[in-house]
Amino acid sequence: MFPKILVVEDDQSISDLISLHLKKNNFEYLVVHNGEDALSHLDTFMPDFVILDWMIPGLSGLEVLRRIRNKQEYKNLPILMLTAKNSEQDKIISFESGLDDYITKPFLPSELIARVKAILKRTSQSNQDQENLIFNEIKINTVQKKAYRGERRLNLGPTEFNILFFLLKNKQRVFSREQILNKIWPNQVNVELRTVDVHIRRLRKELNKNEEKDIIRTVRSAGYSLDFDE
Amino acid sequence: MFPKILVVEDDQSISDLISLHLKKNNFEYLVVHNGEDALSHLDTFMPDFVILDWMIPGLSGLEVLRRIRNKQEYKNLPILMLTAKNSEQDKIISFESGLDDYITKPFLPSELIARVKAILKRTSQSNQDQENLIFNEIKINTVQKKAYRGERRLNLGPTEFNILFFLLKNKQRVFSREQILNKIWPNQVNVELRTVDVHIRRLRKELNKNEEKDIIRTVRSAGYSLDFDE
DNA sequence: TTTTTACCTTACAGATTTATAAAAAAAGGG
DNA sequence: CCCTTTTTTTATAAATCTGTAAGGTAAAAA
Repeated sequence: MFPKILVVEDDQSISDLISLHLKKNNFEYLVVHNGEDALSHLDTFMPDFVILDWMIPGLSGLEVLRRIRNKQEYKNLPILMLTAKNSEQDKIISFESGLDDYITKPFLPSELIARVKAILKRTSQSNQDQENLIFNEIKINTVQKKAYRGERRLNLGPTEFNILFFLLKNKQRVFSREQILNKIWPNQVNVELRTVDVHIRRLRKELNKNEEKDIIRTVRSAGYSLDFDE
Repeated sequence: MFPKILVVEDDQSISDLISLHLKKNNFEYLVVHNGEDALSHLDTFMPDFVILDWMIPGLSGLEVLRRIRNKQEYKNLPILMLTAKNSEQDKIISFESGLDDYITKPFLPSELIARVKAILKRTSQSNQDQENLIFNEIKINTVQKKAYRGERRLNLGPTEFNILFFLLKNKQRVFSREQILNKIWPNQVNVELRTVDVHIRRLRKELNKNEEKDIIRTVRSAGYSLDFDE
């Protein structure tokens, strides 16, 4: 499960350059060419990072930035901005719209990648201990790849483990099948939405083995969430 | 013998907060209010850890950091820095003066403690006696190049010995075939990933000779770990 | 009540991943 | 240089996982 990066860049040659290097560094990515598309793909593509050009047709980069930050669930989504001229830098800094970093064009792809990696590392670190995740009875150790319900070790396949991990990281939040698919499966695999049901079923089976309380909540016409539904 | 922590912080309210939580977590600690005092107490207090504020009167936090690192005997002393603003983060990272971690103010005391513990755990592991490694029934003497399961001497080829050593050093942690290859084999040898399977197989064969419990855990789509898998 | 929609459950075939064995290649020791 | 040990590759078997389809169930809408 490699990080997913949303690239907002209208200039084909630049976006190609970025894609190339993202791919080389094992990132998954989606390129869109304007701000509207960026915003509309947020909920479905579920990026871990956004590379955003300042000068794009339609909504300006800054406007896109603001709108992303306005959504509660993307408050911590790391965003790096591409700016054309040096003179723009000051503006961007002063705006302080929660930009994580910026880089001026022309840039070295290697530097862009380095920054993306640095920011991802930094932010994932600050998102607390990533090694042990605990929510009520559910516990996951990511380096050991073990999951527990209470004392009971859960025997999960890779996909079920990943889904549990994802839901646990975002406990109590509801995700659509599409969002789950996009988070868990590699980019551009074509899998039926209903497949998620099956994996949820398998996950539930193992989670609630001994007539325990079901802690995966189905939200009709919305999706699933990990939740002790009181 | 609880770990000793040197706290370098001029702000009384913050240092009080830190002390409180350190005490609650069974750490021993000494609070000093400037860099000079910190340096002069190093040799006498013999801390296992330093919490260092970036903004302190007199010598800056960074300068203190440098001077600590300049002394051979404190090359591995873990240091965590407190920084005031987000904007300082980049500087700190880029300095790369051997900082182990940093945390921005305001911070949750619980997070500070969590990080201190995490770093201590990490570093104490690496500072351990590297000559004799023991995990449950498995024992390795690296100097003599001998490995045992209980009393039984294990007859291992060089590669199997190295893999066992590596897995033992990082017991319970899952490593991919690629990681194992990169750790065990010299750089840039081109060896099939599947070769690891074969060595794991031989290692297992010798480890579990007498129908003993298999202590190498296969994690599908992830790798292997040395683990008494309960 | 009936109809519609969304979700659950199950079975299965095909795909993927890992285990094992055996042979070929390489490395080391005398 | 020959012999032994070790390493690597390759092939096949075994284990496990995956996605889909089909039928059942539950909830909402008509």
